Formats: sequence, C-alpha cells, structure tokens
Amino acid sequence: MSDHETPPTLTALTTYLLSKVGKSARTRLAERLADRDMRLWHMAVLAALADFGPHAQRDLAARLGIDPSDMVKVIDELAAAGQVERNRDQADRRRVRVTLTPAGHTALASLTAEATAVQDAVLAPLTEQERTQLHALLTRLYRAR
Amino acid sequence: MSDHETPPTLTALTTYLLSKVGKSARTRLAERLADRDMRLWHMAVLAALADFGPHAQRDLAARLGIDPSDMVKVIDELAAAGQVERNRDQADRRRVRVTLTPAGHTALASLTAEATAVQDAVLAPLTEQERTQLHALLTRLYRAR
DNA sequence: CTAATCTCAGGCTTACTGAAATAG
DNA sequence: CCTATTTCAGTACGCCTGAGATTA
Repeated sequence: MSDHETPPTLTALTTYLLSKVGKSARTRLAERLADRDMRLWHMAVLAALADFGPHAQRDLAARLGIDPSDMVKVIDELAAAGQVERNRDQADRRRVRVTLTPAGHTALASLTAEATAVQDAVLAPLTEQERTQLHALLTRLYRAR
Repeated sequence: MSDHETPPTLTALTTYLLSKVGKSARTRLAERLADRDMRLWHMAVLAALADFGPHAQRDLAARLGIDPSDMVKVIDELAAAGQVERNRDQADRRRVRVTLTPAGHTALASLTAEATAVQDAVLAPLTEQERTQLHALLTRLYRAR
C-alpha cells in the first residue's frame, strides 16, 4: 500500500523530471554495459575516436568533459581490450596519440545497438513524432548548456 | 581552437541528451543549495513532508528513492537546522516519525524559489509553449520509469 | 627556466551492501 | 525465533586537486 507518489512540489519542476529521467536512462545503459565490463566513458571515447579520428589524450578529455587524470585509466582499459592503440606523437613526444582499432570499431557498433535498445525502452511511452519533438527540444538545451 | 564538439554518435541518442541536460540542471541547483549548506536530498525531504505530512523515515526513503541508510544523515542535518523534528512513533517504537517545523516550511519556500530560478536559466532557450510541451513529455516518461 | 602533457595518489560526494542494535 | 526499522561501517564510482616525470 504505502503512498509512493512523488511530491508535487518536485514534479512541478521540469528540471526535476529532467534530472530523474536522465539519471534513469543513464543507469539502465550503465547496467547493460557492465555485463561487458564496460562503462559509459568507454563508449564515449570509442564514439569520439570513430567520429573524429585519432586524438591526443588531452583532446579526448576536453571533448568529452572528462578529467584528464581519469582518462588515463579509461584508455588503459580500452587498450587492454585491444579496442584502442596508444602511440607517442612523433612531432611532440609529450602527447599520446590514441587510435581506434578494428576491434574497437566493432565494439562501438555493438554498444550503440545496446544504447538504442535502452532508448527504445525509455521512450516507449512516446509516439515517433513525440520522440522527434523531444530530441529537438533537448538538442537546443544541450547546445546552450 | 580545438574541436570540442560532442561526437554525433552520442548526440544522436535522445537518452544521451537527457542524461547530460539532466545532470547539468542537477549540478547547477546543487551549487546554489550548497551556498546554504543544503543538498538536493534536503529539499526533496522537506517537499515530501510539506506535501504529504509526517512520515516514518523508512516511508520517506521509499517515496523519494533514497537508500534508508543514507536517509539517516539527511534527517540528522535537517534536525540540526531545526527544519524537521524526530519523534519515536508511540504505537510502533521502531519507527521514527519525522515532522516539518515552521522553519522547515520557510526554508522549503526559499529553496523552491532557487529551484525555479535555476529552471528559468536552464530552459531559457525555449518559449513558454515549448516548456509546457517538454514538461508534458517528461511527465509521461517519468511516470513510466 | 617555464609550460604542456601524461601519470599517479588521494579527497569528497553519492549510491549501494552488509551487519549491528532495538523493537515488534 | 523471526521480522521491521534505524543506524553505522565499508565499497565503488564520478569529479576534482595537487604533485611528479618527461618533453617542448
């Protein structure tokens, strides 16, 4: 029995709903990725390398908004799985150039499929048109963030 | 100069945008609340007490989706600030009844004003009508979560 | 000599697990 | 004896700071 309704004072706030729905989506995908011993940052790094080509570690961190000191371990793990390669930049030997391997490309495709499946579940209550609407609204908020 | 664009593979996912925009809103409000030595859970607890009256700690935790073991400290802090009162339930002395004080009610009003201000900033790129649309879509996703 | 890059160690917050203490 | 509630200790992750090592 127990009332488990959320306080109206909170549900009246669009930002509360944003935060909760966003966190729920994030958590669901993270659980799926955990089955493959991967985390969200791993997917983000593979996506950045696939979309924009090789990066210095520092540039990867800046693009994704992850701290450079935390990037170290993420790349360690991706390299151990054979999904990226690390090489010193010839021109500037301080920089480490990170490159996607064919295995990394394959892994990304499969992770993207997982993400799409989770998304279909999360957005199930909406029609196709409403999903398009929501995506457009969120894109504008994201760009202005 | 540096390209800091987010990978299209990620921005194509509505759930990615949801997660990022949601986290951004959450963080902004948390920073404002920190100026008053409060955190998001404090506001949520005050809202639940204001909207639904006194709760046992366990019921508060269930309603808000916070872990009961983490609720302890939240209530400790609210009680120290004089915003809630803790009393043993007479009928079942295992239960701790948590009640909002007048000071708690005042605090909630002020926190709600802060939250609204943050929301106005986050949703600034949208028209009034678009905000209403977004709220309706998110409400449906939230209820289905 | 100064600055940039990578790396490592550690702090702090949030979310969760497991178990002790008290009461039913 | 077993369960419910509160409480506390400890783990894991994300986010951040500070410092050392290498190179420009």
